[in-house]
Amino acid sequence: MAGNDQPPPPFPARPTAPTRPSLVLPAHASVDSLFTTAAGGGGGAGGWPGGMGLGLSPGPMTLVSRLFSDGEDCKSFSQLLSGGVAASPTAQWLGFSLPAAGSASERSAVPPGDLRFKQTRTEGLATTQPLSPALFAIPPGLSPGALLDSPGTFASVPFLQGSLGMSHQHGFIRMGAQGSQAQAHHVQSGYASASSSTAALSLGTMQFPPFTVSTSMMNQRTSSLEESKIIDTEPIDFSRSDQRLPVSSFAIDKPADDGYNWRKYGQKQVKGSEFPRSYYKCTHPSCPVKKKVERSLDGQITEIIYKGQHNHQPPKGNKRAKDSGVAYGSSNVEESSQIPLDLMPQDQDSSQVTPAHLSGTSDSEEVGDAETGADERDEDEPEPKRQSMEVMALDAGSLHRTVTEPKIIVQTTSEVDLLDDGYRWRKYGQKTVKGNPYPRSYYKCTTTGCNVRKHVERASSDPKAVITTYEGKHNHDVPAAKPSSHSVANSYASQSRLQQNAETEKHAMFGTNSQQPTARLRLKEEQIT
DNA sequence: TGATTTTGACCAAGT
DNA sequence: CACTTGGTCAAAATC
Repeated sequence: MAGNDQPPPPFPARPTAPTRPSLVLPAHASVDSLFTTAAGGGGGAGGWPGGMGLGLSPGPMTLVSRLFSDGEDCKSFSQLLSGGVAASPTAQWLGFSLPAAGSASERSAVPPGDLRFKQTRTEGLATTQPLSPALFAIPPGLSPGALLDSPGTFASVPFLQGSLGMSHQHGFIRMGAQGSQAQAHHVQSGYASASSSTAALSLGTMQFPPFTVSTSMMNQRTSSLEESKIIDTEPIDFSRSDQRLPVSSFAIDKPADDGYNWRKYGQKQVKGSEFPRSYYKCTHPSCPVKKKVERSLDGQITEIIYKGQHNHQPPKGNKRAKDSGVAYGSSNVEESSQIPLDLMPQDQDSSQVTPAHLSGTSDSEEVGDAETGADERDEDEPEPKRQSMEVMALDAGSLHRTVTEPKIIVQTTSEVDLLDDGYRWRKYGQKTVKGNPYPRSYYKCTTTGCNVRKHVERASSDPKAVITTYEGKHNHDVPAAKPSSHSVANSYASQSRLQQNAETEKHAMFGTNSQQPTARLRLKEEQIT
């Protein structure tokens, strides 16, 4: 409504409102000072617990960008991939151990396929810079199994394609806080933060698709993983006090420059965020790609959400890109000369990018139908406004928004089973969506003060396939566990706990549960009957 | 002068 | 059904 369309205030309009935790990392703050291993941490705060009482949540993006901007750690991904920084704080912070090329012992410590994540606690951080929790996500609805099987078609992220052979199936990316910083700082290394994160998170022998990078998603995505392939995570020793986190004070005044040209077509103050959200369209004729960018008051990008996929090649000789020096033409990365940060699939239907379309699984179409009905639309038909955007990427990282990135989960179990995720739900609505004969049910968490919701629907073509979309994070512990040996229930309980971890981060909420301090994402075979 | 940004208004989904 | 809210439009302003 027009009433909301106020230009962004010069200063925070809601000084007392809960906001994203902001923090400033002291220059070269040691990793040790920033994190303590959550292992054994009293209260069992897992996930991305914020600083003790500080509500800090430096997301991977934030720290990745900082880490990679550091003089010492500012290494190209070529270097990183070569193992040169395998043991660097960057790699460690990212939560996995990279087998160092030259160290057999280190390699052995990280068996192939063992992508380890580390969830750590931040503490001792001063807060001034707004950060949004970073997100580390596999595209919704994307079966990890399928991901692993996907052919390496990471055409738009050459360095990943070339080096990692990853597939690129998803059509959106969320850049965590201060992607701009990272970009600005990656003039030399040649990667925007998103790319960096994507790449970094792809390291190891396991192949991952490009995933969005944003802290809370790292937790939330776990559930999806658990249903298919789960990454086992183990704590990484951050006791090394000499590990330092670089700090970048960069802020650029442009949205993440990704090689394409964008035209801003709107800006809005979004409720729940102190930062205005800008809307951009790709200026290429008939290109459907849009992106939303949120900036902090100091101009730093706190969130970028891409929508759609480019149906064209990035403009060559993109002056803006060159001028910005961001992520393009890196001298360090040979592949990046053109478009290192094209995060859009190049050869898929460009009209829509939804998790279903991105999943690349046999279920994807069904999910897509159920979720968006995209198949019914003509390519030129206007896309559903809100739905696809929600599906694409919701703000898991926003600390004061209840809506988080959704989970698209396909299960061949009953809805009742799906509901048994450890939490208690009240059904508050049901609706039949176009293209799906089965209704989509809406549930709210019954815990007072908890705004988490989830939507459950069945795939149109397979009633046994249930799509569950979670919104929000539980701000409470899992209710008294109901005795259940159901693996699905366990899986969801685990998911919920992980979600809660994200919540923990948000509210400096350590100790709300007794879960393990480190996330356990264990890859296992997806079993969809 | 054309391209881009700004910004109030409008629309539609969700509740 | 009214209200809220996010997304988009489009005229005006600016570059």
